Amino acid sequence: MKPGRPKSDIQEPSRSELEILKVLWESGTATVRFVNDRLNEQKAGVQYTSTLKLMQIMLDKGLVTRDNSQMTHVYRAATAEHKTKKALLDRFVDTIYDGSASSLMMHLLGSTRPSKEELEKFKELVKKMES
Amino acid sequence: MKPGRPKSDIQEPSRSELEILKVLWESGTATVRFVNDRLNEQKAGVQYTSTLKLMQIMLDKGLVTRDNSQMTHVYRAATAEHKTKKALLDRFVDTIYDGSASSLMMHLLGSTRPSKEELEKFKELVKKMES
DNA sequence: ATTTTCGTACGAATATATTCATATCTTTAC
DNA sequence: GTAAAGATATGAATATATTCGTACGAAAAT
Repeated sequence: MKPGRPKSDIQEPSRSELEILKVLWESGTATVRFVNDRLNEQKAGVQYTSTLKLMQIMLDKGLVTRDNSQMTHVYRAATAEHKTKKALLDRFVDTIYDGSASSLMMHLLGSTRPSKEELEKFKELVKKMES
Repeated sequence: MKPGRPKSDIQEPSRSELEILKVLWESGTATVRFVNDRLNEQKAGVQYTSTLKLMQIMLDKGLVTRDNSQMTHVYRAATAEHKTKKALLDRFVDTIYDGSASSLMMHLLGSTRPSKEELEKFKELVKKMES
């Protein structure tokens, strides 16, 4: 009875693109310079023009929007963090766990030995879902 | 106090490679012909030599092993399904949820509205984890 | 024995992702 | 105003993933 897969079908960011999106989600808006600095804080050296190029490509793909009213362009993620991550998660569950969320959770619970706090969170969530 | 990331650091299969691994996990062992037939059952047309090439590459990468004592080679996944999927899951959680399994679960529970059966499974799991 | 079928090996074309050097323009510092 | 600094645009090199055609050997069918 399932309809024809309405799933949030978002343009998938590549790995590097995701790293950039993370910076944008955190900052709301950012220039290429800012993003590049952030990336270089965490990881290995990335050339400024590499980041620039990627962000231009992301603009083409519609992953980001930009304000170019000023010479220094200001970028923003086109899709909310929550929505994008949910789409990635859905895809992951489909691909790896044949769409079974409970399979994934069992895998997670069965081997990661969650902390007491995490367990409490889970219990709360389950309770919430029951109502 | 965490040690230097002991995580199961497995050679990551690409998407197409994962499809092949799925067939191998299900069958235990399989010939290229068998895998290719399976792939063609599900998805679009894949040429035999494409599947062959991929499996040869996977052999190089160590993703599969093969018995070539007979003319028709017999392949087998090099790593157990569980182990590989766990590695992929770990990586996913790291990448998308900054390593927080509970974040992922909340995302899952908070938006997928699990079925009654799934809820029961979760409750059982939580109980198990508490003991 | 000759043809057809089935199998492997392998080079190469194509697509996508990444990275960067170069060119050029604008603003800022001197 | 001229040089230095900072910005964007773009072509191109590199890496990886995917796909397939061609060559060729072995086995089966005729």
